[in-house]
Amino acid sequence: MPKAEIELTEAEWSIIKTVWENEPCAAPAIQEKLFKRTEWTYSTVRTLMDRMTVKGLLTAEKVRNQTHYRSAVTREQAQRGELLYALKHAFNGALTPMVQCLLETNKLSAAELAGLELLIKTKKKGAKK
Amino acid sequence: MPKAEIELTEAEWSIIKTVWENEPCAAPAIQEKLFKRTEWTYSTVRTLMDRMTVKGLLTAEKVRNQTHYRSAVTREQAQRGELLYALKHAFNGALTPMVQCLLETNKLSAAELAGLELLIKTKKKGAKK
DNA sequence: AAGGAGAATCTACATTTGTAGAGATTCCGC
DNA sequence: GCGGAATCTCTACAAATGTAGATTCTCCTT
Repeated sequence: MPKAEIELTEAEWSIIKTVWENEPCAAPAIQEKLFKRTEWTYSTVRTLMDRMTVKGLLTAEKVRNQTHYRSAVTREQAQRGELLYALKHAFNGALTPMVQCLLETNKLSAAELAGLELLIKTKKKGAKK
Repeated sequence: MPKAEIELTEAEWSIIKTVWENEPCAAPAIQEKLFKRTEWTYSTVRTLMDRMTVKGLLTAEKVRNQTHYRSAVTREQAQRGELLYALKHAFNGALTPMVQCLLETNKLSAAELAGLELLIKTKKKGAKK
C-alpha cells in the first residue's frame, strides 16, 4: 500500500516543489532557485533537505563531492496527503462541505465551473460503469 | 476584513472542535470530552487552550473561580484557512486540480456526486446573474 | 603542488508544539 | 470555620521546526 499519511511543513513544501521541478538536483541549486523568494542561506536549505531525506521525503545520493537529491514521494502523493489532512481535521471527513467551502471561498470563472462540472460528470460515468 | 490566515495545529483542531460544540465551556469539561480519544490530562488541555487564547483563536472570561472559553473564530473561518493553506501550498492556488484530486482520492457515492453537481450548477447560476 | 571556489559537515540556537506534574486557590457543604 | 473537591497557576521539558554560522573538505586550474 502507499505510504500512510504524507505531511509536509510549509518550508518542506517549498523545497520539494523545487525538487520536483529540477530533480535530480543538488542543494546549492535549490538554494539558488529559492533564494529570491525565501532568502534562505545554503545552510538552511541543506538542513531542511537532509531532514527531509531522513523522513523519507527525498533521497540523497553522493556523486563526487556533491549530493544529488530526488523526491521520494510524488506530487500527487503529497497533494493527497495535504488534502486528506484538511478533510479529516477541518471537515471531519465530509467531502461535500469541503467542496462547498471551496466554491464559496474562491471566485471562480464560469469556465472553471464548467470544467468542474465536466469533471464530475466524467466521474459519475466512471462510477456507474 | 476578516482575520488574515487562520491556521490550526492538529491539537488545536481537536480543542476548537470541542469548543464549538460546547461553548461557552470550561477547560475541565473540554478535557473530559476529549479524554477518551486523546488521553490528555487537564494540564495539557488547559495549556493548549490558553495558548489558543493568546493567539486569538479562543476568548477567555473569568467567572467565579472558573474560566469560560468561547471560540473567537468560526468553524467556517477555520475551514477556509485550512483549505486555503492546502490550496496555496499543495496546489499552487489552482482550484481545479484540487477538486480533481479530491474526486480521485475519495470513493464517492453516486448520490454525493450528484450533490456536488448540483452545487456547481447552483454556483454557476449565481455567478451568471 | 598550491590556491581558491564550491560544496559539505557540524554544531547551535530560538520558537513552536505537545505533554504534563506540583503546588496554590477557591468555594461549597457540613 | 474547616476540609475536601474542583480548579487554576506556574513551571518544565522534549521533540519538531526554522534558521544559520563556522569550519572543513575536495577538486579543478594554474
